[in-house]
Amino acid sequence: MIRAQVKKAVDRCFAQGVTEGLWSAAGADRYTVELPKHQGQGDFATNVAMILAGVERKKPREIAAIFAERLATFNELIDRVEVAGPGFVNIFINPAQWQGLVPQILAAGAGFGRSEVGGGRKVMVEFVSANPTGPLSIGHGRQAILGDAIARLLAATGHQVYREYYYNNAGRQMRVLGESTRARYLELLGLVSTFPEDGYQGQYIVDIARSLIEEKGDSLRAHEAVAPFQEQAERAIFADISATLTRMGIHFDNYYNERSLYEQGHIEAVVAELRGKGLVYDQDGAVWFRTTALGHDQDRVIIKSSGEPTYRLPDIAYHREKFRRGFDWLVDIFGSDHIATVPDVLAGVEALGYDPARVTVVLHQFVTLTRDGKQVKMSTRKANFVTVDELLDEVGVDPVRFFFMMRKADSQLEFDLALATRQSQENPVYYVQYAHARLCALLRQAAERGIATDEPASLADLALLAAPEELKLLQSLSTFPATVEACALELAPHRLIFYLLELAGQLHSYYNRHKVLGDDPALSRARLALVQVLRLVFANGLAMVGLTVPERM
RNA sequence: GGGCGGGUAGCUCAGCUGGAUAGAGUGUUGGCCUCCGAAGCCAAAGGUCGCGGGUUCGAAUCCCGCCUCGCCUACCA
Repeated sequence: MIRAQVKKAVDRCFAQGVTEGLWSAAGADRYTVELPKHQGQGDFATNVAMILAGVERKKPREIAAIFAERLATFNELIDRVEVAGPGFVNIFINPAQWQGLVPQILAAGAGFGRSEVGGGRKVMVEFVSANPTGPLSIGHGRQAILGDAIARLLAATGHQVYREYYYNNAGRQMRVLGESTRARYLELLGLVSTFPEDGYQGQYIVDIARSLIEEKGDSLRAHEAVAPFQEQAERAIFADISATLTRMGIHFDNYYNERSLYEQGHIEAVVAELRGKGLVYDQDGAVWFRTTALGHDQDRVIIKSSGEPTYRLPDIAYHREKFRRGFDWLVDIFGSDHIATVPDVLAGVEALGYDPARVTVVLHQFVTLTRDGKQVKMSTRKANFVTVDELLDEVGVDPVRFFFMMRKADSQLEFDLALATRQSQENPVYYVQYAHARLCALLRQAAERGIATDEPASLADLALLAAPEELKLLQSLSTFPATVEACALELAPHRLIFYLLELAGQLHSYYNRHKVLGDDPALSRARLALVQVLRLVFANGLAMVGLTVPERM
């Protein structure tokens, strides 16, 4: 907010110097206005003098002095300016500017932090997309939380967001699922059965088989086809998955079945179209996608000699459908094990005439789960995985969400179950939520003491908010909208988490040092106005990434 | 062999388009509730930012090489 004004002032001084012939326009857009790290370096600093010195071969401190002198004339905005270090121009903002933010933020209310930078662009966020072969695992959990947070951030910044879950309930994996279920079914009936070598060994299969016995008795004992077993398993597992997602507060606009791509002829159409462009050929009984013509190091099979497509073909067709459905931007959240598909899909999309730059793939690394210091290996096939449900049972929804959002997608995420459960009282999520609850308590207290908090902030003498901690808090609040915007456009929810943690730290520190409801009524009133805007930002920030906003804890 | 992502305090991790003296949590040590919520605060301690070069006023950040860990590299998804 204020930073933009400072940037404008610097730009004006820069342009003025250009017209006066002090320097050329070559340095335009290369300098920045940033927040200095250390105290005493002003509220903002610009490196414009150093950039210009490099371009013009002049002394940076001399140029800095010119800027310092001219910026100082913006005396409504700027209190004073200093030249420091190798040529930084440190800018000290007039406190009234910070104090003036309070009514602005209150006026924006729940809308503070939201923006329209998205310009109404239609964005599809595809995430989870787990085939119904078992309960959601920890890795899916990370993806679900990450995708949901990204979708929420995009929605908050003026994008039209559509959430989609892509799945496939056909194919080999599902057949194995059906066979596994049949084996358990026969087993439970005390009959001879052979469990598939690569079958799904989880207890949930036994439960599904048991439900089948309850519904149909042993009527399926001699059933040849695997279909009834597979269907029963799929139904039960999908119900389980969607229950887990609902539990985490995650909802999809659509579940897209891969099969529909075949039924509607999109698979064949893509092959034909690529073939028409000379990008598809037959060899060894298989159909190949000539990705070498698109700069890749080898061609890829898209239809096996068995006649079955490889995963690449439907993936390409699916992305083409997304474009045809009118989305401007496709965001895919994938686990890093799917990285191999990305170049092929992008190549396919491009070959079909769509701009691959409109596809952004967020690859998240795995979650390494530990329990009592020992690593737990996860595999859906084997029985020893830990499900999202189990995690939710142990830790709770908010901490799970928070932990999964705390790391950037690129990083592997270590989740120590024992630690998370044992120390749930010290979870960082509470640190932030406690800040909000504490602010609410202050407002309740104020009401009890008969101090009105619902009157316009303009009635408070905001100039009394002059303590360094108060000005710093206001400064932090002012960056909230830009932070949200950056998190959304970079698809990086973790940065908002760090922002909230930082702000909570500032608040707790302030709270311990300064009394809000003190003996001076005017001061209390001013501080309560600050409390209100802080509460608003915590509430908006927490809600924006799907965390609950507790008024008491 | 090739591609992608990690390697920053004992541990888990931030560090935005290069910026000034390297950050947080946790753990360790020592303080703070007759006072608005102690799920909190304050202080101390803890570092060759994997290694070596290069680019420049300036590098954890950009480039090259190497080491190391994870994922991928399939006519599995």
